[in-house]
Amino acid sequence: MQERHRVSLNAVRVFAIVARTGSLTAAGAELGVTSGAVSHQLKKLEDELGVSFFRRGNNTVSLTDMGRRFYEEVAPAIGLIERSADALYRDENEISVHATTSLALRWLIPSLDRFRVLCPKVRVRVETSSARGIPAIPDSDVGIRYFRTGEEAEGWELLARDLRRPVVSPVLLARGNHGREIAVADVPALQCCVGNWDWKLWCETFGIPPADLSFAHAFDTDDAALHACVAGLGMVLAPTILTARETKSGALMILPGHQPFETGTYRYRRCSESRAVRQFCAWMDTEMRNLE
Amino acid sequence: MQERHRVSLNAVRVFAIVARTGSLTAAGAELGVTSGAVSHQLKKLEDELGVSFFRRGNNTVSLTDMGRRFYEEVAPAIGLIERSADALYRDENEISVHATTSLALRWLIPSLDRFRVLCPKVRVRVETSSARGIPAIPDSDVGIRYFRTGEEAEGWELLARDLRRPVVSPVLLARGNHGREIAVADVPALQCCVGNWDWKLWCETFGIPPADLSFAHAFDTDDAALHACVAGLGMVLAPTILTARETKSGALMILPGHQPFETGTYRYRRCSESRAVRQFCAWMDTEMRNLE
DNA sequence: TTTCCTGCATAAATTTTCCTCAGCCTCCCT
DNA sequence: AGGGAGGCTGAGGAAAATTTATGCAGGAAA
Repeated sequence: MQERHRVSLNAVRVFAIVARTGSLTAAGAELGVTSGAVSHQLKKLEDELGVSFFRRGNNTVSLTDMGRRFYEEVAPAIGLIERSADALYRDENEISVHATTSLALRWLIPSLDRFRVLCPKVRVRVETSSARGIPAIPDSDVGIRYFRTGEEAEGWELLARDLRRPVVSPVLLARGNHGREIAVADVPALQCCVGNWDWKLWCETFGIPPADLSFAHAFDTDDAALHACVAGLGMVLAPTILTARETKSGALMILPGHQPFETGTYRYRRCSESRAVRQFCAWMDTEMRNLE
Repeated sequence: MQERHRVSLNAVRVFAIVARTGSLTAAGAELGVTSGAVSHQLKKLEDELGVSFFRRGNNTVSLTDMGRRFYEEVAPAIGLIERSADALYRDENEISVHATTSLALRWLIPSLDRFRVLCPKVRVRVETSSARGIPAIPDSDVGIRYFRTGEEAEGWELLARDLRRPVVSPVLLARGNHGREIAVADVPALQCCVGNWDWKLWCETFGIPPADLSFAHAFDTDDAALHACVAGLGMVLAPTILTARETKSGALMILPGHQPFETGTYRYRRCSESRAVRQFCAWMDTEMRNLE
């Protein structure tokens, strides 16, 4: 192979943009550099090749025949490479995460900014679905869902244990509390899952007669129930992980004298093995470790 | 158009070469840089894109699936751009010059190194033909030929006037000179063109009877005739421009008492308007000016 | 096994390249 | 005529590429 003259492909790209836009200034804007930089790049390319791609009017440039020919030859190639690299980048740095609505709204989304700081390149698309137990998560790179205690969780990594305790609005707590320990019977219980499964398990665990509970409204997501709870409609058996903000700010109080108990786990599954997915899962793990 | 991540196309080229050769060292050699430079470029590209193109063994690299895919996508595009630029460069910086054998051998080729110094990028291909009066010079960027005085020279630029005078080997000059002025009749005349046109014109111009001349051998080019002349076979009516070296070194002497006279002109014609051609013609002009 | 050699990765230093800035010019449009 | 827009250019500083030096691991040779 002969000694060949290797032009700067970056300069060729600059040329292509100038050729397309017909202006150094516009090309500079597109590239995020000044027109002077473009002028220099172009001049260097022309000098190296020993050709003139542009006819220089005094404050305008226009393609010469040679320039047009070269542009028509190289522009598709440049475009192909850029699209190719771009697709690669997106595939690798854009992940979709599927999570239940409540977890997404109350934990994932509020935490996501810390992930962005950690991995600024990775863009996360959050997909929510309110249905708890969707077995197959379609075309998501990461799925997060809730598992009741004892439920089969083959292939799912532990994200966090779900510890629940009754929470209630401070207003309601103050109203019901007349110098004595408040009783669960004094506060309407809000349902947030089908069949009232969580309250039943709670009664069972702590030996409380289910009849003591007075059920008020029902909601299809924890998030909705918690909104109702904040509004003073009653108490919710709330996962600690979903109420960090409210208990911290005092918008919700833990019903005194009640220990958290484990009703299940949040678990995630990788459906792809890209680096971004690994980073995201690792980040979730550290987030959870920091919560403990 | 969205904010897009512009990878360095030069880095992509480096990647492509590494992918093709399968070795950083080999790629470095091909690019004329060290393997360290290649390693850096590659790493930067992978980091920017957030992907791994190569599996790193400890002293070996091999393409990952993603790397192979990317290579197959971009390699043709890279190749296209390089070939395109290369062709452009050659078209623009490689010129072919057609000249008669004698002028090429005795003036153009000896002078060409000065042109190389002036325009190192331009490569000149010299094409010679012994036939004097070829009307059309096929696919040459510059044609140079001789025009007899009075010959139609439309479209041909003047390169140099052709001044001729009889020259002879000093050996022959010394042999014939016995204390008196040497006469043209004493030296055999060598013919170097069809019909002995030059000697006839010379006789006519200076009023010398053609019968005084004793013709010896004949040659089809000035160059051959001059070789014979140097060898002492006789005198040649030689263009000054073709005998600079010999008269300077003393290998040939001008026959005493004879003035140069103009028999025609050397002229050139541009058959293409590339920059290299302009540079070459300008250089020829200055060369000729310097000779005067 | 031990030793050497080759190939790659990495950090620091250096060279090269690139970009910006400021000044200047010309055209074009009020 | 004046001012804005667009482009050119040179200087100087910022950023990127390259080299150099070193380390490390695998394979070949002793």
